[in-house]
Amino acid sequence: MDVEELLKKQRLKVTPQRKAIINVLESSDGVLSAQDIFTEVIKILPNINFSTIYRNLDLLLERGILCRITPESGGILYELRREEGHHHHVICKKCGASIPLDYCPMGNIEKELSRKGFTPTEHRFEIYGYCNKCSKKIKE
Amino acid sequence: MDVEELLKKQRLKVTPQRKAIINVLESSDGVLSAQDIFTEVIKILPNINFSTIYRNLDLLLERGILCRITPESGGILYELRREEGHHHHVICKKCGASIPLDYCPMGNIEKELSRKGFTPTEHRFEIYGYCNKCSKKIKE
DNA sequence: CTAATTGCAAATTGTTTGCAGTTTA
DNA sequence: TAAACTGCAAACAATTTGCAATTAG
Repeated sequence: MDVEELLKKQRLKVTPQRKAIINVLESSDGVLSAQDIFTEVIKILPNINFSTIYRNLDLLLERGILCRITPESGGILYELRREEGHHHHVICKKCGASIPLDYCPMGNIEKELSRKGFTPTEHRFEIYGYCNKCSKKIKE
Repeated sequence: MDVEELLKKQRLKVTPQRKAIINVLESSDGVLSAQDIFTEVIKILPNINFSTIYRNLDLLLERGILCRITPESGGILYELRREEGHHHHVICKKCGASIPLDYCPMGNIEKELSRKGFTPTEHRFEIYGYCNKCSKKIKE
């Protein structure tokens, strides 16, 4: 992916900080916390401040470049939004790997809801567990 | 519901603070934040401290008396667990009303996951939108 | 050049902890 | 009476803000 192009498309300035944040997210195949991102980015840009991380995460989220996961266990995780359009996530609890899922459960339930007078605007469906690699490790 | 009985069943001491917390959750038909709960409980017990709220929410959660929702928008919401067994939630973004849903999307996806070698342990499915009452108000 | 962006320091928010006194069973 | 529980004050972690200096376009 061309990070510079991605930013220019959104009319965001191409700063080293922004590039680093996106690069870190891109080179990870899963979800990362703000702290995880900071820990990685500071290796590239030793002067970066946490506030820059937060400000950019918010901005990139707004622009739809990232998506955000809030697991039941608490905390907030970020990942690069690789899939276009609507999708859900399967997330490994051990390594954080994130697998996109194109199946969406809403179709099955939408009619019943509207019959009850409920107007759905958003929904979430997330699956947590152990990925192929991590399942194997646990068994060993 | 008999709150005292509920607590005794869990071998928890019946304190006025605990009763108040559960009563507040019971009289609400939806999800509440820790702050919401505090605001209500302090009307009944003017000396209660936030730490008592948090400690009890954690405890009641552990015992399965409450359940917890972490919306995409952030924050943590609590509600009395009225339904037995596994279920999902439909939540009104305006009034916080929570409707239990017995439909579970996992059945449709489980096979595909195990074929990919992914071992699911938990999942979540939540729907947000506007309940019957609030949809009507918005249209008016 | 100028509007956007950053680093820094301080503030804020939400939650947790240690402890001594109180209450429940 | 012993263990569980509470209130208080202080600690803590995560996130946000104001501001002056810097930088990308």
